[in-house]
Amino acid sequence: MFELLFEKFDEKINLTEEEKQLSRSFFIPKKLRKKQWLLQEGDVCKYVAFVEKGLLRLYTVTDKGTEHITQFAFEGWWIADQLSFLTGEPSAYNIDAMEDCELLLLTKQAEEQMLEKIPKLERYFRILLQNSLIVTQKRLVGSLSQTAEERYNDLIKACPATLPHRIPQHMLASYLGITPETLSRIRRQIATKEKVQDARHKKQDVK
Amino acid sequence: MFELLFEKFDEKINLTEEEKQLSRSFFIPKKLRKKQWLLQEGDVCKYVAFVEKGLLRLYTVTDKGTEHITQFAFEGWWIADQLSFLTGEPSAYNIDAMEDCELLLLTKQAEEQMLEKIPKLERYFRILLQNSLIVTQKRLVGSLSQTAEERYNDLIKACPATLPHRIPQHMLASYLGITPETLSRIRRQIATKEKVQDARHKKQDVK
DNA sequence: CTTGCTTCTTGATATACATCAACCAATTTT
DNA sequence: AAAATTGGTTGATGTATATCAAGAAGCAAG
Repeated sequence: MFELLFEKFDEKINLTEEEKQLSRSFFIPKKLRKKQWLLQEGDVCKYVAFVEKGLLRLYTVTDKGTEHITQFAFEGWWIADQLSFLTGEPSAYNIDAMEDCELLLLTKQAEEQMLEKIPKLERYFRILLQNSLIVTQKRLVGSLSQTAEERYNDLIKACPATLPHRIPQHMLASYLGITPETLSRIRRQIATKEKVQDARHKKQDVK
Repeated sequence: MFELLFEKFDEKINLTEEEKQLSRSFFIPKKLRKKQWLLQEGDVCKYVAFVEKGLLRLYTVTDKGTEHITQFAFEGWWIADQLSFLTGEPSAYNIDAMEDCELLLLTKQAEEQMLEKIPKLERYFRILLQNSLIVTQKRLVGSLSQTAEERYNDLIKACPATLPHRIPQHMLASYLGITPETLSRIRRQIATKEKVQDARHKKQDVK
């Protein structure tokens, strides 16, 4: 159950075998079925979750009922509403499972105790947050300066294999900040462009 | 010169007087005149900067020449292109001074040495990144789900006093991801709305 | 088999915002 | 004092994307 977690630790920091074993005790293993919630809007975010298996999403729902996905979390990623987790205030976000999941949960208290016992982990979490910030800033700039088509292209370029199979298009649209209809039209446009290019290739082959 | 920095440290962690004095040695004091660059696109981001005095902006420039401001940094804030600083790759961002500034710079090496000597600072930087992430995520959700007017209102609500005086409108527009023209129109709309409300109040007063 | 979901597509229309162009007022530069 | 620069406003028009509405294809369930 902890293989992936320790693998991820090893990528960033050097823990002794004892420290790894010690860290186990702070986590709560939890299975989540598809569509079940880890966090619902209005509740306090009690856990940060490490994803051993499965896929989750972090999202808000506007007054009009449209969903906006802030983050996906695949195997090896962490997910939480940092603000609510940090402050103890009710969350404005929801987290639910897009597939059956196996998670390792950490309460605020457990996190603090763990960081006290294993200070090296401060570094691990700092690096993690640094990476999240970099990615989020990039997305922010993208959403302010790029067209929907550019953002879509960047996204599928970044995650070539995983995305299409595991994430339905309307959720991709929600992540990109566009409607499913717009995404559909973008895909059609791209497809027809490619057809034109294919046609050109064939012509050249004939020559 | 280090008063504000130590004040900020004290808000998050408990350093001894010796640790504080030790930390001084890792920083490079630097003054920057208005419009001077701390980082230019294409260069590697060699420093994270703590702002003792003044105001800076982190921004990108698109192919067409339009600027997109990712972050402002007032007194007491930190600023850097995290990605370039972390990886050593050339940066896609620019940082320049909007006012005359007094900064405390930290190179990658100095940062690492400082964190090694004063591990408590890992915690400080972790908390800092956590807060940055929270803010950036909120802005991302906003840019995906809110209208320009809503975002503008939220912004001036959040920073009532400081913003209007120190940040010219076209830079606010750039931060909000809209053109100066659009921001101008939004402001006019809000102003006329308020006039209507004032008129109502007067009517009621008369009654 | 039928009924009902879910996912995706397509068309017609509406709207928020960008773009282009002109202009003004206040500062700064020369 | 004139000229240039900076910051902001306004109008006409264009465009990316949303919204509303309808329907098709695949899959699950009674």
